[in-house]
Amino acid sequence: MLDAAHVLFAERGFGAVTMDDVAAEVGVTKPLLYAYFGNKEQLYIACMRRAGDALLAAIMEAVAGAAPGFGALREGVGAFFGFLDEDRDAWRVLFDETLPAGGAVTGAVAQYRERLLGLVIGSLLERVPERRRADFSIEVQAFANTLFGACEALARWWLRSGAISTAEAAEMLVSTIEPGMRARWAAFSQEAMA
Amino acid sequence: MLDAAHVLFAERGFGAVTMDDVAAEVGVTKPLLYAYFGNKEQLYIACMRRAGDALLAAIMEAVAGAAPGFGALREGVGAFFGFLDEDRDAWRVLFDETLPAGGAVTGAVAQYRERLLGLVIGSLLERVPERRRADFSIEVQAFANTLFGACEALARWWLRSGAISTAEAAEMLVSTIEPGMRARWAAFSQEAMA
Amino acid sequence: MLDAAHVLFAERGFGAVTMDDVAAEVGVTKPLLYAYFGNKEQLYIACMRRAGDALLAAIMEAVAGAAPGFGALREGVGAFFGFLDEDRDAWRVLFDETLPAGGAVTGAVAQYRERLLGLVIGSLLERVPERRRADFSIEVQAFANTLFGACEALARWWLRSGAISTAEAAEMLVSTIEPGMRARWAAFSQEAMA
Amino acid sequence: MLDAAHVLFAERGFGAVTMDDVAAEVGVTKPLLYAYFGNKEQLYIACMRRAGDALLAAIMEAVAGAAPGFGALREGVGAFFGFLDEDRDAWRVLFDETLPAGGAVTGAVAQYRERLLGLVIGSLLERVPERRRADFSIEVQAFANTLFGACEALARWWLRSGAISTAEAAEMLVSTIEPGMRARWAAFSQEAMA
DNA sequence: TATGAATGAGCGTTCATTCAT
DNA sequence: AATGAATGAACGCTCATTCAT
Repeated sequence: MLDAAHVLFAERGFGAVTMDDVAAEVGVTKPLLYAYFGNKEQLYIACMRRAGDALLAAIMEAVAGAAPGFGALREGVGAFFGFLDEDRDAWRVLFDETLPAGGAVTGAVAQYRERLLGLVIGSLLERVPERRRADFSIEVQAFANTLFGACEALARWWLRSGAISTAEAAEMLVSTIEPGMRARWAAFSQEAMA
Repeated sequence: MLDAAHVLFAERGFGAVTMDDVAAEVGVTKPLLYAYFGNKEQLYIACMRRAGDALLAAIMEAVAGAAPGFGALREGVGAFFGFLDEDRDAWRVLFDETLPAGGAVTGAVAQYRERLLGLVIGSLLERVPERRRADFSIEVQAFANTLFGACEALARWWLRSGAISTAEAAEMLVSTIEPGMRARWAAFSQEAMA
Repeated sequence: MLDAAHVLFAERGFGAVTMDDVAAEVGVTKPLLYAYFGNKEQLYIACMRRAGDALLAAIMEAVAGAAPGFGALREGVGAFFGFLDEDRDAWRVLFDETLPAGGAVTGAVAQYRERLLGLVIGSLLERVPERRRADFSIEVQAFANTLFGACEALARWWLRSGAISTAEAAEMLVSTIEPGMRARWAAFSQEAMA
Repeated sequence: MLDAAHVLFAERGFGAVTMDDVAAEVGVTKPLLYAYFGNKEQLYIACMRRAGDALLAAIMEAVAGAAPGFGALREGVGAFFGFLDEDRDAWRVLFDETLPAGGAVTGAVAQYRERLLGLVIGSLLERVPERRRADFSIEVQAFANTLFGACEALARWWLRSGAISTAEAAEMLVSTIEPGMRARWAAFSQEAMA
């Protein structure tokens, strides 16, 4: 039942799917949908949550088992694209661009985004001496958001073109960013030591 | 007349603005809006086109006057964030996330995106020997799309937080990416020469 | 089972209570409700009937034991307010204002109203010579309905304000009406004798 | 346009009339109804307000021109029944019993009721020495509500039976109540003087 | 040139009611 | 004797869009 909704939402986006569509696809009537999920937003959130939990778990696991240094970056991005490769629909539901601004759905999605960002931010700040973290917090936030957007855009391009493998995409992204990060990080550490 | 619509669209996004809202804000009646613009999508496109032309012009100019090498990257990204700083509303109209998937508006926006991407791609491929360009075209496309998404995400974060200046944001982005690009570029060139 | 429904109906009125509400409150499932009562209207009627029978009994008893003359008026009104005081919920179910016009429930309630009115009318006509009763029947009906409405309105006010005791309310009502009734009654009798 | 809605609401009550019904009756489509009145409640309120203003005006005028003493009672009740006689539909809209509890409509109706009650209460308290008014305020409120309910019930009976003229109905009501009121009033005055 | 007045089509949601088990 | 699962039929409301003037 969630599956059918999931597919529809992934294909057309939140706004372009009506409850009638979902009901017809599932082969039941609307009231049943409402009995189970309350309303359209919650139905979407139910779909999205599954996808969000899976992505979060995948990335956490990847990051947890990563080599020290910038291993977390490589593994995390790799897990992101691995997830995309394995379940495009889930990714689409999680990154639907047509969500109505300011609704419950947008809020729920934002929460997952925050958790993901928190992961990145946390692992980046980890090695900055504690008393200097506040000073770098802004820059790290900016960077995390940027990295996230870069992944998203690359994923979207991949979905459209399919020209390369997701592993290649991930590798391309990481290898482009890593050198700059290393340099930046050295600057952080020095400042932090100063 | 476009101005009023522009402001509204920037504030609330395409979907959350009704033609009644626009008419009321402008101080005319709806039929007039339709006489001038045909329909809601074309009205939005008219707004968006102004913004898109301005952004395109700004970036083209910046890139044209850039130092050789990776000057175009720095200048282009700088122009992007300069544009954002100068006219947030225009940026918002151009990068509205709530656009209905698959409509005329999305198509029109996509065109601007393509032209912008073309610029980046063109300037990147420029120095690859002509006969090898096809081989790198895919990778360059992927990279251009990623860069674009990174800019967009950073811009969005800046709009939300306003924690740093746009110049700092641009600088942060470029300095993070440039080392990796240089390395990659060296690989291209070598390969290209091989 | 009726008790739970009764409380709900009293609190919110017929229209604002769903069968789901009742089922949840009772702790059974809807089909059982339907098995026992047939439909929502009959469920309400079942609740209402208990209340109606109790009120009717209370008033009949009071009237039966009343002193001759206008004792029945005082005792009847007193019983009405006594009932209200003792079981507000029952009163509310019996005098719910949100009943759908023209339904079975309204009809059932009307029946109780009629019986109550019949009581009043009967005791009023009792002392009119039989052959003249038809002549006064209309006026007595009008009066009975008015008295009934007066009681109802005073009861409703009491439920809202609770400013005085029900005994005081009843006393106030009776003492206001009685003198006029006596005068009127004298006229009846004279006419009846003429 | 209001007229058609008015008739429908009078005939069937608020709950049993759908916006489709109204639109069909008027000969327009629903959106027009919404353009003019905002929503169903406001449409009803618009109907009701006309009726309420007319009733209020009629009663105020009658009371203003009344003879001293209990003239106001007689004239006020007379105006109430005169209004009923002249425009049954207006009366029905104003005294619809099927209004959803706790909605905007019920609130708006309650306001008119309050104003009417205020009129009665005011004219009753007028002759009580100012410093004693607080002491009688409760009783007067109770009485005003009761009188109001008596009028309403008699009116409803008249609508059903049509057995007598409204003038006769009014006369019957007043002549029944007046003696009791006089007696009560004397008590007030004495107490007030004490 | 501009408008007042109007609509077609559809959407999210609710609720009394009923089978199959 | 009781339920889990499901539905038919509305209803209030919205919005892009269009005539007649």
